[in-house]
Amino acid sequence: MATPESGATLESVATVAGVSRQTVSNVLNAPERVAPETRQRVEDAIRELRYRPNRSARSLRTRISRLVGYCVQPTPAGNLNPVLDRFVHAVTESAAEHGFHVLLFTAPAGTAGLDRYAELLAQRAVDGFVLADTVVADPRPGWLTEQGVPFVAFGRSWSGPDIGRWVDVDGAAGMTEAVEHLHALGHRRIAFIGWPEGSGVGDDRVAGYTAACLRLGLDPRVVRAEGGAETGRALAGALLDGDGAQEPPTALVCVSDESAYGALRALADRGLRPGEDVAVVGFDDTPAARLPGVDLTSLSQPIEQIGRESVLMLLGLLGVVETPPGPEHRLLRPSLVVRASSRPAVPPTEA
Amino acid sequence: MATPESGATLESVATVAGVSRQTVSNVLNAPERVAPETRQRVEDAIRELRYRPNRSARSLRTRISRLVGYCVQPTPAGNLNPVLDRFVHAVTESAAEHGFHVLLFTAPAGTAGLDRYAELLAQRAVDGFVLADTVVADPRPGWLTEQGVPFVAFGRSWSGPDIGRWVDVDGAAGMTEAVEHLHALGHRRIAFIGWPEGSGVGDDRVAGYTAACLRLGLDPRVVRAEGGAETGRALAGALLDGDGAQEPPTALVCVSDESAYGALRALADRGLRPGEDVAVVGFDDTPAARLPGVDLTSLSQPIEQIGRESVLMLLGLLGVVETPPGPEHRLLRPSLVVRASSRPAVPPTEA
DNA sequence: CTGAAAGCGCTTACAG
DNA sequence: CTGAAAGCGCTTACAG
Repeated sequence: MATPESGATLESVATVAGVSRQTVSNVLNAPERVAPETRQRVEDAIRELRYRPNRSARSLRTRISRLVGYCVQPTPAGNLNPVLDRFVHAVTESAAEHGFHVLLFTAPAGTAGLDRYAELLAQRAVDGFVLADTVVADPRPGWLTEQGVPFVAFGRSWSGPDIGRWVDVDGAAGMTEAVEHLHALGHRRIAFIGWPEGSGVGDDRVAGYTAACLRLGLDPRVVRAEGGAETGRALAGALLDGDGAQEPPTALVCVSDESAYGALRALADRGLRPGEDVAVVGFDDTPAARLPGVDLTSLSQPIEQIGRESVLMLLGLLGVVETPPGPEHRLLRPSLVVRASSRPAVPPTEA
Repeated sequence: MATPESGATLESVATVAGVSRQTVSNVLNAPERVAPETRQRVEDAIRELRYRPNRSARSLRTRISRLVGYCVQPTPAGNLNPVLDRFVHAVTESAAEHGFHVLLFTAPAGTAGLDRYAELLAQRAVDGFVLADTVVADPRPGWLTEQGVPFVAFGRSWSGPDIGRWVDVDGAAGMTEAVEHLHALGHRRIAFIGWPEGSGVGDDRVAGYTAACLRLGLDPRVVRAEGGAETGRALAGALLDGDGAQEPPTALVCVSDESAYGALRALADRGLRPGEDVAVVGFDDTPAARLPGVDLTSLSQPIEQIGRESVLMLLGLLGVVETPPGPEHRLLRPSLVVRASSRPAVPPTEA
């Protein structure tokens, strides 16, 4: 029995099957060229020897590595949103369906990191990249396009021209759904706890909130500060305490779960019950949202789908799969996971 | 200017430098064999052409892929402990310091997944593996050892003979530290909320707790049930309500943060204040532990260090780095992160 | 349909 | 110290 290390080659398979190396190669790469009985003999030999083509030899010859580059960023300590674990898994699994694997590397953020991408390309180590952790004014899409390198980004270009292919979450649509959900429960004073202007993601989410409010005839009310749970707590606290001019909101839509956890804390500080006295909705559906005593309603991103679609787009670019005749972008809707923080309905405070 | 795609080769570098291909190769792999001025000329040419050796060609020749295999498991939905994000980053970064990259793949759990490992080996796609998500009776260490494949596991073998190299967290030491911390705060009735017997990790942690109690003259009191926050809530609730025979504990040490979040909820259910009325300690230092209103004391695993040490051990096995003359195992201590859930001290309830 | 030839880009003994 | 030769394992035209 051949062990994985036994090192069957095209040559040894050919000998066993009584054909030439090329015929074995043809069975692998162009089976229709080989007569059925010959093919059968070769396939038997392959099975018997547990033969697998040497990846390096194949890559050297075809100039295709069947490797997709993915840059892992250091997870910030205390990051609540372990989205990339799931994303990377989905990417890896989808890639495997087409004989591709994922090559991980690290790189500094910004322009300084481009060298690492260049090095992998110079080494012909990868055929293309899946980009994550995209930021406003990310230099990578432009640079990769310049170099003619296939890539797909998780996250659209938020500034400048819209370069390259991407898959992203429709944050605006998610926030619209959150507002509609709260409106249906009877809420009429729904405030938004957001980030400062200028973050693409945050601006997108607040836009969805505002649009929904206007469509439903509600007054949008947006407060902003740099993210963080303590910030959310402070912003929510100020809203709940009121400022004399405006009545406090009965529902808080938060740009992230992180802010929402702060908002929940602000409720607790004041003896208010989430869902009963004031509704709270977050974004990301982080793991802590489902904990007993938290039970936060939140928008869940379709991460697995984003991973799959990213790979499909990239393999289309590489000519490995039929490119679907679709657009260069895919915007996927998050889904609202309703938990106790927005139940039961608060009785409408205004007729 | 050479673009990454321009495809400088050993040949083109040799032409520019006016030497033969072999000399260029020597500059790269055995610079001491080349005369200084020749070397300089070659290095200039390399820089000018932005030359990088083709990885496939090099691998084909040397039979070393400079790739480490890592299997990504699907993250269970709602998993609170995004440890692998950090682990993978540390592994990738450490590997890069020695010219290695990480190749990601997926595989079913258990014996069924061994095929994927075998396939990568047959393809000569990787030189070895870093194993994570190790479980009791994991078939991988034994199988890889049989095949003579280099690997290092994050997590020791909990059953059967202790096979291969591993790096792990000293859960027992962590729990001992937790008990000592609580004892120093004045607690004398410290209970442990654990998992059912038979999980290596859980047994290790409870052992550390028990040992510390006995050493400090405290009565160990262990309750167990399948993990989960709701379970922790129920177990903690029963302890806090007392059973007539024993006074309720003043501190709860939990086998995981997940259980601890449930315990915190049990406190809240009874109007008890964490840290003031009853202390709670978890394990994993999950991101939610630092949220306002949670503030859970917990044991933090030195994940980055585990990743680095795993890579170093593996590269030692591969002969890439000097193998430190140490043992085949490394047991690293977690560190206690003290937060409000174990502060301020509860006055000792018994003299 | 099948097989002999060339070559992908590198490294490793081995002569000179 | 430097260079000519062989070969890693594959695929791709191209003859037969």
